[in-house]
Amino acid sequence: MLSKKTKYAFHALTYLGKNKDKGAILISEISEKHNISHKFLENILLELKKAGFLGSKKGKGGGYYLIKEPKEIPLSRIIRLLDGPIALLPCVSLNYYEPCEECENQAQCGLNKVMIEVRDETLKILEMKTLQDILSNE
Amino acid sequence: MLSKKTKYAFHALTYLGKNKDKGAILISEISEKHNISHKFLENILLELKKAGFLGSKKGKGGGYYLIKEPKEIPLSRIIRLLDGPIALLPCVSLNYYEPCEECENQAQCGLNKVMIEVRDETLKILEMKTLQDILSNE
DNA sequence: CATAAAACCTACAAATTATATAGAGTAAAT
DNA sequence: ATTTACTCTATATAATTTGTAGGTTTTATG
Repeated sequence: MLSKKTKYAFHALTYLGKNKDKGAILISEISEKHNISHKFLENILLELKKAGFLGSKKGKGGGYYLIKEPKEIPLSRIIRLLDGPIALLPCVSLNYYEPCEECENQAQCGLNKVMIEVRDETLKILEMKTLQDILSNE
Repeated sequence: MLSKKTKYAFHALTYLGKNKDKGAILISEISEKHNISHKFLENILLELKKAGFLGSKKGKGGGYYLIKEPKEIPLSRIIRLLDGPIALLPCVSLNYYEPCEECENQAQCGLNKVMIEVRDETLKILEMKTLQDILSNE
């Protein structure tokens, strides 16, 4: 399951996507529309900004806005940013690899091999689906 | 990511699958081979037994053994049993459905719709891959 | 029948992670 | 100068995961 953080990120991105032409949008506006704690959302939007998805403007009339095309934001990138690995095992993660402690020989671990296949299939979907797909469905 | 519980379950099932002809296998044997806490593994094997995957024998000479064919044990069933939902959102889960608190209208939520597609694709893989696939790779 | 072996069961403890909050700092508009 | 709103770091709280304790039941065997 996605963490709330990631789920909120998707809601926020979707909201910003829908209001692309309205300039900077307040954190408060998003947090109210989606019943998300203002402060919590603040952190999330900041992360999205640092990662290059959002721009922001301080002070009166400020807020956040999308700086990438929705179709250039695959679900996989948002999930990885906020939730970490997409793979089901650390020993199979492309971006967050770690060897399994309890595994003596990863090279001959059948679970490892199967989970690589699962990862590849999962990535196919999550890299193909983008924010644009979410927007098109609303 | 899978919890350790689920990962251990897969290791245990694989071990039991490989030793199908040897009768009942001790918890200790599995926990030692895979560096898993004995007591923790005890709980896991018990769950797998209650769910109908394993049989057991008490007392001296006792232990656990597979009572299902490896090809009849899809990854999805083990993951659901020990980790819960496979879907990325509660509002999209087939087995553990819950509405999203922050969502006013699920019917017109684009995230919901996209996640249904992701779920269906994910399930295709996890229902197709079975314990047999893990065993074949060792 | 006594003993030891090993699964069964319930409850709890410790550790980790996720969620949320606090409060001061910085930039911009008016 | 004042207000507004994002920025940053640190901390608090809650939930979940992981692991442990200790006793009970069943079975094999001498």
